[in-house]
Amino acid sequence: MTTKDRISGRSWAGQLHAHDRRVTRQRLAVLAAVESSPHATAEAVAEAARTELPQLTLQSVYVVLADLTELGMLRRIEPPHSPARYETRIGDNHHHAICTRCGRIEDVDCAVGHAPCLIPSSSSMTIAVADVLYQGICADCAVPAVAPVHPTPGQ
Amino acid sequence: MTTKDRISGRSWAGQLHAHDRRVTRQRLAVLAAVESSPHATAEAVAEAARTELPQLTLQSVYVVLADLTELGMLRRIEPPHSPARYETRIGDNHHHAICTRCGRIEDVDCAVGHAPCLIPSSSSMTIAVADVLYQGICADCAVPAVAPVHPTPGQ
DNA sequence: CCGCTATTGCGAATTCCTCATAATAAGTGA
DNA sequence: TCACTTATTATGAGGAATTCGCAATAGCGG
Repeated sequence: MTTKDRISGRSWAGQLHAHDRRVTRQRLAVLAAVESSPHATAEAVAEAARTELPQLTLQSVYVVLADLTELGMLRRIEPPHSPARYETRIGDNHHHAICTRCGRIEDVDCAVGHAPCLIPSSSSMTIAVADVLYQGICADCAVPAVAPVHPTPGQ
Repeated sequence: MTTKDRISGRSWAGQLHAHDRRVTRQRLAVLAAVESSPHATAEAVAEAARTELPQLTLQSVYVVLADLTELGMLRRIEPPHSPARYETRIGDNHHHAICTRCGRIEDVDCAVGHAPCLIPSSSSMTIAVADVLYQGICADCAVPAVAPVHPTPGQ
Protein backbone atom coordinates (compact mmCIF):
# COMPACT_ATOMS: atom_id res chain seq x y z
CA MET A 1 0.00 0.00 0.00
CA THR A 2 1.57 3.18 -1.12
CA THR A 3 0.92 6.70 0.00
CA LYS A 4 -1.29 7.43 -2.96
CA ASP A 5 -4.43 7.41 -0.90
CA ARG A 6 -5.49 10.85 -1.91
CA ILE A 7 -9.04 10.76 -3.09
CA SER A 8 -8.53 12.44 -6.42
CA GLY A 9 -5.46 10.36 -7.13
CA ARG A 10 -7.32 7.16 -6.45
CA SER A 11 -10.14 8.24 -8.65
CA TRP A 12 -7.82 8.98 -11.52
CA ALA A 13 -6.00 5.72 -11.10
CA GLY A 14 -9.33 3.97 -11.22
CA GLN A 15 -10.34 5.78 -14.36
CA LEU A 16 -7.05 4.92 -16.00
CA HIS A 17 -7.55 1.30 -15.09
CA ALA A 18 -11.06 1.39 -16.46
CA HIS A 19 -9.63 2.52 -19.78
CA ASP A 20 -6.88 -0.13 -19.77
CA ARG A 21 -4.23 2.45 -19.24
CA ARG A 22 -1.31 1.98 -16.91
CA VAL A 23 -1.15 4.22 -13.91
CA THR A 24 2.08 6.05 -14.49
CA ARG A 25 3.58 8.91 -12.56
CA GLN A 26 3.55 11.02 -15.72
CA ARG A 27 -0.14 10.62 -16.30
CA LEU A 28 -0.94 11.39 -12.69
CA ALA A 29 1.31 14.43 -12.76
CA VAL A 30 -0.37 15.69 -15.91
CA LEU A 31 -3.82 15.13 -14.47
CA ALA A 32 -2.86 16.90 -11.25
CA ALA A 33 -1.37 19.78 -13.21
CA VAL A 34 -4.46 20.21 -15.35
CA GLU A 35 -6.72 20.10 -12.31
CA SER A 36 -4.68 22.59 -10.34
CA SER A 37 -4.55 25.07 -13.19
CA PRO A 38 -7.64 24.88 -15.37
CA HIS A 39 -7.49 26.13 -18.95
CA ALA A 40 -3.75 25.63 -19.00
CA THR A 41 -1.88 25.25 -22.24
CA ALA A 42 0.19 22.16 -22.92
CA GLU A 43 3.31 24.06 -22.04
CA ALA A 44 1.85 25.33 -18.78
CA VAL A 45 0.77 21.80 -17.92
CA ALA A 46 4.26 20.55 -18.58
CA GLU A 47 5.73 23.26 -16.42
CA ALA A 48 3.38 22.53 -13.56
CA ALA A 49 3.88 18.79 -13.84
CA ARG A 50 7.63 19.21 -13.77
CA THR A 51 7.48 20.39 -10.17
CA GLU A 52 6.73 16.77 -9.40
CA LEU A 53 8.47 15.13 -12.31
CA PRO A 54 11.35 17.32 -13.47
CA GLN A 55 12.42 15.22 -16.42
CA LEU A 56 8.98 15.16 -18.02
CA THR A 57 9.24 16.38 -21.58
CA LEU A 58 6.83 18.58 -23.43
CA GLN A 59 6.30 15.99 -26.13
CA SER A 60 5.28 13.40 -23.58
CA VAL A 61 2.81 15.86 -22.14
CA TYR A 62 1.34 16.29 -25.59
CA VAL A 63 1.01 12.54 -26.01
CA VAL A 64 -0.60 12.10 -22.61
CA LEU A 65 -2.95 15.04 -23.09
CA ALA A 66 -4.07 13.80 -26.50
CA ASP A 67 -4.64 10.30 -25.19
CA LEU A 68 -6.54 11.39 -22.09
CA THR A 69 -8.62 13.75 -24.17
CA GLU A 70 -9.56 10.94 -26.50
CA LEU A 71 -10.50 8.79 -23.54
CA GLY A 72 -12.76 11.54 -22.30
CA MET A 73 -10.87 12.13 -19.06
CA LEU A 74 -9.86 15.58 -20.21
CA ARG A 75 -11.58 18.20 -22.26
CA ARG A 76 -9.75 20.20 -24.85
CA ILE A 77 -10.61 23.82 -25.61
CA GLU A 78 -9.29 25.61 -28.66
CA PRO A 79 -9.74 29.33 -28.32
CA PRO A 80 -9.06 31.50 -31.35
CA HIS A 81 -5.50 32.71 -31.67
CA SER A 82 -4.38 30.61 -28.77
CA PRO A 83 -2.88 27.19 -28.26
CA ALA A 84 -5.19 24.45 -27.05
CA ARG A 85 -6.14 24.35 -23.39
CA TYR A 86 -7.19 21.48 -21.18
CA GLU A 87 -9.42 20.97 -18.15
CA THR A 88 -10.65 18.16 -15.96
CA ARG A 89 -14.25 19.29 -15.63
CA ILE A 90 -15.94 16.94 -18.01
CA GLY A 91 -18.95 15.62 -16.11
CA ASP A 92 -21.00 18.76 -16.27
CA ASN A 93 -21.84 20.47 -19.51
CA HIS A 94 -20.31 23.87 -19.00
CA HIS A 95 -19.02 26.38 -21.50
CA HIS A 96 -16.39 29.07 -21.67
CA ALA A 97 -16.12 32.81 -21.88
CA ILE A 98 -12.94 34.30 -23.23
CA CYS A 99 -11.91 37.91 -22.86
CA THR A 100 -10.99 39.24 -26.26
CA ARG A 101 -8.62 41.73 -24.70
CA CYS A 102 -6.57 39.78 -22.18
CA GLY A 103 -7.42 36.26 -23.32
CA ARG A 104 -8.56 35.04 -19.93
CA ILE A 105 -10.94 32.11 -19.90
CA GLU A 106 -13.73 31.64 -17.42
CA ASP A 107 -16.06 28.75 -16.89
CA VAL A 108 -19.73 29.37 -17.50
CA ASP A 109 -22.31 26.94 -16.25
CA CYS A 110 -24.75 25.81 -18.83
CA ALA A 111 -28.23 27.18 -18.41
CA VAL A 112 -29.81 23.90 -19.39
CA GLY A 113 -27.40 21.63 -17.60
CA HIS A 114 -27.17 18.64 -19.82
CA ALA A 115 -25.60 17.94 -23.18
CA PRO A 116 -26.46 18.86 -25.80
CA CYS A 117 -27.91 21.96 -24.25
CA LEU A 118 -29.09 23.30 -27.57
CA ILE A 119 -30.80 21.57 -30.42
CA PRO A 120 -30.40 23.18 -33.79
CA SER A 121 -33.57 23.26 -35.78
CA SER A 122 -32.30 23.04 -39.31
CA SER A 123 -29.64 20.41 -39.51
CA SER A 124 -29.23 17.02 -41.05
CA MET A 125 -26.67 16.06 -38.48
CA THR A 126 -27.08 14.01 -35.37
CA ILE A 127 -25.74 16.35 -32.76
CA ALA A 128 -23.63 14.89 -29.99
CA VAL A 129 -22.25 17.92 -28.23
CA ALA A 130 -22.77 21.64 -28.37
CA ASP A 131 -19.90 23.83 -27.28
CA VAL A 132 -20.59 27.46 -26.65
CA LEU A 133 -17.84 30.03 -26.71
CA TYR A 134 -18.68 33.44 -25.34
CA GLN A 135 -16.45 36.32 -26.29
CA GLY A 136 -16.45 39.57 -24.42
CA ILE A 137 -14.56 41.85 -22.10
CA CYS A 138 -13.76 40.65 -18.62
CA ALA A 139 -14.26 42.80 -15.54
CA ASP A 140 -10.59 43.68 -15.18
CA CYS A 141 -10.19 44.79 -18.76
CA ALA A 142 -13.40 46.79 -18.68
CA VAL A 143 -12.28 48.97 -15.78
CA PRO A 144 -9.62 51.16 -17.43
CA ALA A 145 -11.89 53.58 -19.26
CA VAL A 146 -9.11 54.98 -21.38
CA ALA A 147 -8.16 54.31 -24.96
CA PRO A 148 -9.75 51.13 -26.14
CA VAL A 149 -7.61 50.31 -29.11
CA HIS A 150 -10.33 48.57 -31.07
CA PRO A 151 -13.75 50.07 -30.55
CA THR A 152 -16.18 47.22 -30.25
CA PRO A 153 -19.70 48.53 -30.38
CA GLY A 154 -21.65 46.33 -28.06
CA GLN A 155 -24.78 45.11 -29.82
CA MET B 1 -16.73 41.92 -65.19
CA THR B 2 -17.81 38.55 -64.03
CA THR B 3 -19.09 38.82 -60.54
CA LYS B 4 -17.57 42.16 -59.84
CA ASP B 5 -20.50 44.15 -61.11
CA ARG B 6 -22.96 42.46 -58.91
CA ILE B 7 -24.42 44.22 -55.97
CA SER B 8 -22.34 42.34 -53.49
CA GLY B 9 -19.16 43.29 -55.29
CA ARG B 10 -20.05 46.93 -55.25
CA SER B 11 -21.03 46.63 -51.67
CA TRP B 12 -17.63 45.19 -50.86
CA ALA B 13 -15.86 48.09 -52.47
CA GLY B 14 -18.03 50.39 -50.41
CA GLN B 15 -17.28 48.49 -47.23
CA LEU B 16 -13.59 48.62 -47.96
CA HIS B 17 -13.79 52.34 -48.50
CA ALA B 18 -15.73 52.74 -45.29
CA HIS B 19 -12.88 51.06 -43.48
CA ASP B 20 -10.23 53.18 -45.20
CA ARG B 21 -8.96 50.26 -47.16
CA ARG B 22 -7.97 50.46 -50.77
CA VAL B 23 -10.08 48.51 -53.21
CA THR B 24 -7.54 46.15 -54.66
CA ARG B 25 -8.08 43.31 -57.03
CA GLN B 26 -6.62 40.95 -54.45
CA ARG B 27 -9.09 41.86 -51.76
CA LEU B 28 -12.03 41.59 -54.14
CA ALA B 29 -10.78 38.24 -55.37
CA VAL B 30 -10.45 36.97 -51.82
CA LEU B 31 -13.91 38.20 -50.91
CA ALA B 32 -15.39 36.62 -54.01
CA ALA B 33 -13.61 33.36 -53.29
CA VAL B 34 -14.83 33.23 -49.71
CA GLU B 35 -18.38 33.97 -50.77
CA SER B 36 -18.42 31.38 -53.52
CA SER B 37 -17.09 28.65 -51.26
CA PRO B 38 -18.17 29.09 -47.67
CA HIS B 39 -16.13 27.53 -44.89
CA ALA B 40 -13.09 27.44 -47.12
CA THR B 41 -9.62 27.23 -45.69
CA ALA B 42 -7.04 29.88 -46.46
CA GLU B 43 -5.46 27.59 -48.99
CA ALA B 44 -8.77 26.89 -50.69
CA VAL B 45 -9.50 30.59 -50.79
CA ALA B 46 -6.13 31.22 -52.41
CA GLU B 47 -6.76 28.51 -54.95
CA ALA B 48 -10.17 29.88 -55.85
CA ALA B 49 -8.94 33.45 -55.99
CA ARG B 50 -6.12 32.44 -58.31
CA THR B 51 -8.58 31.64 -61.06
CA GLU B 52 -8.97 35.39 -61.33
CA LEU B 53 -5.58 36.45 -60.07
CA PRO B 54 -3.05 33.74 -60.83
CA GLN B 55 -0.07 35.34 -59.16
CA LEU B 56 -1.78 35.79 -55.82
CA THR B 57 0.32 34.24 -53.11
CA LEU B 58 -0.87 32.28 -50.14
CA GLN B 59 0.80 34.66 -47.72
CA SER B 60 -1.05 37.61 -49.18
CA VAL B 61 -4.28 35.72 -48.79
CA TYR B 62 -3.46 35.18 -45.14
CA VAL B 63 -2.78 38.88 -44.67
CA VAL B 64 -5.98 39.89 -46.43
CA LEU B 65 -8.10 37.34 -44.58
CA ALA B 66 -6.72 38.42 -41.21
CA ASP B 67 -7.29 42.07 -41.98
CA LEU B 68 -10.82 41.60 -43.30
CA THR B 69 -11.66 39.42 -40.33
CA GLU B 70 -10.48 42.12 -37.95
CA LEU B 71 -12.58 44.66 -39.83
CA GLY B 72 -15.59 42.44 -39.37
CA MET B 73 -16.14 41.85 -43.08
CA LEU B 74 -15.33 38.19 -42.70
CA ARG B 75 -15.92 35.69 -39.98
CA ARG B 76 -13.30 33.20 -38.99
CA ILE B 77 -14.17 29.72 -37.75
CA GLU B 78 -11.61 27.51 -36.08
CA PRO B 79 -12.82 23.93 -35.93
CA PRO B 80 -10.83 21.50 -33.81
CA HIS B 81 -8.03 19.73 -35.66
CA SER B 82 -8.61 21.77 -38.76
CA PRO B 83 -7.17 24.92 -40.27
CA ALA B 84 -9.19 28.10 -39.89
CA ARG B 85 -12.11 28.67 -42.22
CA TYR B 86 -13.73 31.87 -43.40
CA GLU B 87 -17.18 32.98 -44.46
CA THR B 88 -18.93 36.15 -45.54
CA ARG B 89 -22.16 35.58 -43.62
CA ILE B 90 -21.67 37.98 -40.76
CA GLY B 91 -24.91 39.88 -40.53
CA ASP B 92 -26.98 37.11 -39.07
CA ASN B 93 -25.99 35.27 -35.96
CA HIS B 94 -25.71 31.75 -37.17
CA HIS B 95 -23.65 28.88 -35.86
CA HIS B 96 -21.94 25.79 -37.19
CA ALA B 97 -22.25 22.06 -37.03
CA ILE B 98 -19.22 19.96 -37.82
CA CYS B 99 -19.24 16.26 -38.57
CA THR B 100 -16.67 14.59 -36.37
CA ARG B 101 -16.20 11.86 -38.95
CA CYS B 102 -15.83 13.61 -42.29
CA GLY B 103 -15.21 17.13 -41.05
CA ARG B 104 -17.94 18.74 -43.08
CA ILE B 105 -19.29 22.02 -41.79
CA GLU B 106 -22.89 23.11 -42.07
CA ASP B 107 -24.52 26.38 -41.20
CA VAL B 108 -27.10 26.31 -38.47
CA ASP B 109 -29.45 29.21 -38.02
CA CYS B 110 -29.61 30.55 -34.53
CA ALA B 111 -32.81 29.75 -32.71
CA VAL B 112 -32.93 33.18 -31.14
CA GLY B 113 -31.77 35.13 -34.11
CA HIS B 114 -29.75 37.93 -32.63
CA ALA B 115 -26.39 38.17 -30.90
CA PRO B 116 -25.65 37.21 -28.27
CA CYS B 117 -28.23 34.49 -28.50
CA LEU B 118 -27.41 33.16 -25.06
CA ILE B 119 -26.71 35.02 -21.88
CA PRO B 120 -24.59 33.19 -19.35
CA SER B 121 -25.84 33.56 -15.83
CA SER B 122 -22.65 33.34 -13.85
CA SER B 123 -20.04 35.48 -15.48
CA SER B 124 -18.26 38.69 -14.71
CA MET B 125 -17.68 39.33 -18.38
CA THR B 126 -19.56 41.59 -20.71
CA ILE B 127 -20.50 39.22 -23.46
CA ALA B 128 -20.32 40.45 -27.02
CA VAL B 129 -20.82 37.32 -29.07
CA ALA B 130 -21.72 33.72 -28.43
CA ASP B 131 -20.45 31.17 -30.89
CA VAL B 132 -21.96 27.73 -30.79
CA LEU B 133 -20.19 24.75 -32.27
CA TYR B 134 -22.22 21.61 -32.70
CA GLN B 135 -20.41 18.36 -33.16
CA GLY B 136 -22.07 15.27 -34.46
CA ILE B 137 -22.40 12.85 -37.33
CA CYS B 138 -23.72 14.08 -40.60
CA ALA B 139 -26.35 12.21 -42.60
CA ASP B 140 -23.89 10.77 -45.11
CA CYS B 141 -21.56 9.41 -42.47
CA ALA B 142 -24.37 7.96 -40.39
CA VAL B 143 -25.66 5.69 -43.17
CA PRO B 144 -22.95 3.05 -43.59
CA ALA B 145 -23.26 0.66 -40.70
CA VAL B 146 -19.89 -0.94 -41.35
CA ALA B 147 -16.42 0.36 -42.03
CA PRO B 148 -16.79 3.59 -40.12
CA VAL B 149 -13.24 4.78 -40.66
CA HIS B 150 -13.36 5.46 -44.36
CA PRO B 151 -16.75 6.26 -45.81
CA THR B 152 -17.50 4.15 -48.86
CA PRO B 153 -20.23 5.98 -50.72
CA GLY B 154 -19.63 4.08 -53.94
CA GLN B 155 -22.35 1.48 -53.40
C1' DC C 1 -0.16 61.96 -65.01
C1' DC C 2 2.60 62.12 -60.39
C1' DG C 3 3.67 60.94 -56.10
C1' DC C 4 2.60 59.18 -51.55
C1' DT C 5 1.96 55.19 -49.10
C1' DA C 6 -0.92 51.25 -48.37
C1' DT C 7 -0.65 46.77 -50.11
C1' DT C 8 1.34 42.70 -52.14
C1' DG C 9 4.99 39.32 -53.22
C1' DC C 10 8.55 36.65 -51.55
C1' DG C 11 11.38 34.04 -48.57
C1' DA C 12 12.28 32.70 -44.17
C1' DA C 13 11.00 32.17 -39.45
C1' DT C 14 7.88 30.86 -35.64
C1' DT C 15 4.59 28.33 -33.17
C1' DC C 16 2.12 24.42 -32.05
C1' DC C 17 1.88 19.82 -32.49
C1' DT C 18 2.95 14.89 -34.24
C1' DC C 19 5.83 10.99 -35.79
C1' DA C 20 9.53 7.36 -35.46
C1' DT C 21 12.37 4.91 -32.81
C1' DA C 22 14.94 3.52 -28.88
C1' DA C 23 15.04 3.38 -23.85
C1' DT C 24 12.32 2.83 -19.74
C1' DA C 25 9.17 1.26 -16.42
C1' DA C 26 4.43 -0.60 -15.16
C1' DG C 27 1.87 -4.67 -14.55
C1' DT C 28 1.89 -9.97 -14.37
C1' DG C 29 2.91 -14.64 -13.13
C1' DA C 30 6.24 -17.91 -10.91
C1' DT D 1 10.81 -10.83 -5.00
C1' DC D 2 12.54 -11.55 -9.89
C1' DA D 3 12.33 -11.73 -14.58
C1' DC D 4 9.37 -10.97 -18.61
C1' DT D 5 6.27 -8.71 -21.67
C1' DT D 6 4.56 -4.78 -23.51
C1' DA D 7 2.70 -0.21 -22.90
C1' DT D 8 4.61 4.19 -22.19
C1' DT D 9 8.04 7.88 -22.26
C1' DA D 10 12.21 10.50 -23.97
C1' DT D 11 14.39 12.39 -27.76
C1' DG D 12 15.09 14.53 -31.94
C1' DA D 13 13.39 15.35 -36.32
C1' DG D 14 9.60 16.74 -39.08
C1' DG D 15 5.36 19.01 -40.67
C1' DA D 16 1.34 22.03 -41.13
C1' DA D 17 -0.54 26.50 -40.44
C1' DT D 18 0.41 31.07 -39.92
C1' DT D 19 3.20 35.33 -39.40
C1' DC D 20 7.16 38.57 -40.14
C1' DG D 21 10.45 41.76 -42.60
C1' DC D 22 11.59 44.04 -46.44
C1' DA D 23 11.51 45.38 -51.21
C1' DA D 24 8.56 46.01 -55.28
C1' DT D 25 4.04 47.25 -56.88
C1' DA D 26 -0.13 49.63 -57.55
C1' DG D 27 -4.45 52.47 -55.60
C1' DC D 28 -6.04 56.79 -55.33
C1' DG D 29 -6.04 61.81 -54.32
C1' DG D 30 -4.19 65.95 -56.24
